[in-house]
This record gives sequence, C-alpha cells and structure tokens, in this order.
Amino acid sequence: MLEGTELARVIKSPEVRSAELLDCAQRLFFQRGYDDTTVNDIIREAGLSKGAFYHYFASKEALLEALAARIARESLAELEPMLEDTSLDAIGRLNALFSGSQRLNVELAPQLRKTFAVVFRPENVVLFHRIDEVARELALPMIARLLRKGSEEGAFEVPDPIAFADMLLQIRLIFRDVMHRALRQAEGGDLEEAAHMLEERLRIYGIAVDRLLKLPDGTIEAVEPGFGRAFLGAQS
Amino acid sequence: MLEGTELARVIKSPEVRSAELLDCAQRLFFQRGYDDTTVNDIIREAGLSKGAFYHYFASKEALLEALAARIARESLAELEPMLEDTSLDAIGRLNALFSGSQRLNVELAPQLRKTFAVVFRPENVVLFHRIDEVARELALPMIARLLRKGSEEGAFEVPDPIAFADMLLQIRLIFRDVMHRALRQAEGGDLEEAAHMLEERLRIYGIAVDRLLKLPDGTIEAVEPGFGRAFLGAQS
DNA sequence: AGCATTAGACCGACCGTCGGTCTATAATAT
DNA sequence: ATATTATAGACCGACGGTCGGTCTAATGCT
Repeated sequence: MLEGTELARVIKSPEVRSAELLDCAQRLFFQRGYDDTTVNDIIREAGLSKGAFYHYFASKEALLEALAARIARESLAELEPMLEDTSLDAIGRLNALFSGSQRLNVELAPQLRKTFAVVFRPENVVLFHRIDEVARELALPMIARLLRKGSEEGAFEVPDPIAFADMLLQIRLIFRDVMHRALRQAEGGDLEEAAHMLEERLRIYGIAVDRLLKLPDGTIEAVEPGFGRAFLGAQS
Repeated sequence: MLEGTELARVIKSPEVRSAELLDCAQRLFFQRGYDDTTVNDIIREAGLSKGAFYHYFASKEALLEALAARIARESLAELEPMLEDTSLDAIGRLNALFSGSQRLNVELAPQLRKTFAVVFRPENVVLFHRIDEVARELALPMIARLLRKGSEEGAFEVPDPIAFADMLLQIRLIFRDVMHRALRQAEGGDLEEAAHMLEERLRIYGIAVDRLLKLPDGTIEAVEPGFGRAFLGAQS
C-alpha cells in the first residue's frame, strides 16, 4: 500500500530495452551534457532500476561508447549513398558530401539546427568527440577511396588519399565552433550578421577544399544561398 | 598528541601557492587525466588543505581553466617571436611557425615527446580541448594578421585571413591523433614504420598548407629529416 | 499435461568516493 | 585591539557502481 513510486517489474526483450536506454541517454546527454546527466536520471526516465541498467551496460562510460557508435553509424548510413552514387563523378560526389545537396539544403535546416545546437555546446565536448571518433573511423576509408578514385580519373590531384581524407575530416570540425558562434549570435538577436558569417564561412570552407584538391576556387559549393537564414532562423 | 600526519600551518604568498597548485595539477592531470585526478590528490601533493585549495580556486573546473590559460599563454609566448621576426618574409615566418625551425626540429624532439605523449592520450581530451580553446583565441589574430600581410604583399593568396587562420589552426589538430597513433605504434616496437608514417604525415601537412595558400607544393616544410625517429625514439 | 530447473531480466538498499561547504583558528595587516 | 586573510579538516549530499536477492518465462523431464 502507498508504494506509489515503486517500479513495476516489466520485462522486455534486450534489444528493446537497450534501445530505450540509448534513446533516453541520447535525449538527456544532448540536453544537459554527459557529465550533468546521472545514471539515476536515465533510469528514472527509462523506467527501470539501477540493477537493470548495469545489467545492460558495464558503466556509464560504456553507455556513452555505445551511443556514440550508434549515432556515428546512423549518420554515416545517410552519407553513404552520396559516396556511392554512380550517377555522379568524383567531384559531384564530393559536392554532395561536403556541402551538400542533401544535408545542408534549406529544407533540412530546421532539423539540423536542433541537432547541432546541442552537440556543439561546450559542455558536450566529450560527447561530440566520442561520436566524431567513431564517425571518422567509419568515414575515413570511404573518403579515401573516393579521393583515390577521383585522383586516378584526373578529376583532382591528391598525393596521399588517406592523409588527405583525414585532413578533410579534420577541417570540417571547424564548424563545431563556427556553428556554435553563429547560433549564439542569432540568439542574441543579430540573425542577419550571424547568417552572413555562417554562409561566408561555408563558402570559404568550399574554397579550402578546392585548394586542397587543386581545383579552381569555387568548384565545391558548400552552401545553398539562404541556408544561413533558414538554419539560424528556424523555430527551435 | 599522535597527530603525526597533521598538516603544519604553512603560509605562503598567494602567487607561490597558486603556482604550486597549478604545477601539481598540471603534473597530475597530464599523468592521469582531469577526471581521474581528485582534488584530494592535488592537495595531498601540494601539501595543503581543502579549505586552502578552495580559497584559491572556486572549483576544480576553475583550476582547469586557469591551467589551460597558463599553458596556452606559455606556448604562445614561444611562438610569438617567429610571427614577429622582421628578418623573415611572410612565407619564412609561416615556415618557422608551421614546421618549424624551432618547434619540430630534432634537438627539441625529446622534450616534445614528453609533452605530447600525455596531452594526446584519449583520457585527456577535455584537458586538451581547454588548452586548445585558449591557445586558438590567442593565436587567431596573430595568424590572421600574418596571412593578411602576406596576402597584401603578394606572397600568397588568402580570400579571408580570419577564416583561413581558423582553418589552419583547426587542421593542425590532426596531429593529436597522428602523434598518438605514432607513439603507440612505436611503443609496440615498430619504430621505423611509425617514424616514417609521422614524417610522411608532416610532409603532407605542409603540402596542405601550401595548397590552402596557393603556394607550390613543397614550399612550406613541416619536418626536418630524421625528426620522426628522434621524436619517437627519444628516451621517455 | 504437470512439475522441476534454470537463465537472465530486474529490483533497490547499500557502499565508497568525489567535489564542495562550513566552522574554527592561526597569522598578518591596520 | 580588531579586521582580514590564509589556513585546517570535519563534514555533506550526490554520484557511479555493487550486491544479494526476486521474479518470470522458457526448457527439460517424467
């Protein structure tokens, strides 16, 4: 009697349970950051006990690892079609990737904003880094293969596909800070300038990629016009 | 009576105390990482009490902040002379910076190794990121000024000095992973291959900088020959 | 079919440790 | 003498993690 807060014993399949735990963890980590989310927060939201949690994950750290892997895999699954798109040549595929005709277009901007706004917050460096680590490991061979292919076809000129792929993956991380700055500035009311800065940075980024691949400046287009406003002005 | 372990009440000047605390914190953070170093570890080693610690720093986090700032300032003080070296032209200064004649040379390799080996360890991401944040903020305007100057003098071609400086500072971070991989491989016995990989990566990095600035490949020299072996083979 | 056994999903009280607070007090400055 | 600053260390609540044990559904056995 009275035991209002007691947890009922509900049994679910391991797949469902661990997926639920990952879902909750993702939501909470993104909201508050990894350090500021407690295991108790997670189990409260997921509706199970401490014991059950540690039945599924050896530690809070292991949960982070698993989450990073899941997010990285999902993100890369989205990108893979562009890399393998046989209707495009090497430059076309890079354009799709590094801009891209799919990810950074105006329609998707609102969703992107929601994701980026949290991942880029400074308290989430650890989370971000863990995701990026896995994502990079998965993406590196794909990008390298594309660079080698494009290089062999004479589309561009890359002395060391793996090293260059690695650098391209590194340089894109500039947008963790750039996006964060832009979002903060936009929140502060200066949407126009923030949007302009962001688009300019994307344009410059495209030029950087061009130069790294010995393409003429402007070959890779990293922004659609209006992206900045669409992204920053999107309703939260 | 018996109080054998009791701390004597020792009074020192605030500057000395906080410097001592920073020294201890630096040593411990680098050894074990930020999270795995406790405030008790620090005060035990520094030989003072909890109360005294919190008299000097508002939190463990504040200590990290202060340490990151100190390290970043010190590192940049080393670099500044090269940036302002009036005996060199813009390319010469960049060469000194991004390679360079001072930092990546063979004589200094052993010391570099000690520093890098710890900062690059994965458990130190937070520490690394905090240091880099401050270092970047300090370095950005200097690099940007150099790029603008070199651009105006026609030494190279940079459409947006600040954005490009930002990207150059970003892309150098590739060496957190590269160095870490090389160190691990060298520890594993394969020193020759590790050294070769490291030097190749530095060479490619130099080419990347060349291309970003529209210089002919090979203008910027990011390694001295033999650096890899000197760095990786240095006695720990 | 009916019963015994077992694997493993689940519970929550409990533990040690951590960052941080607080009160007391010794040293120094005024 | 008094105020201020610099210490000391007992103490606190919250945290990640452990542990002994419970419950259930499937499996094997008669």
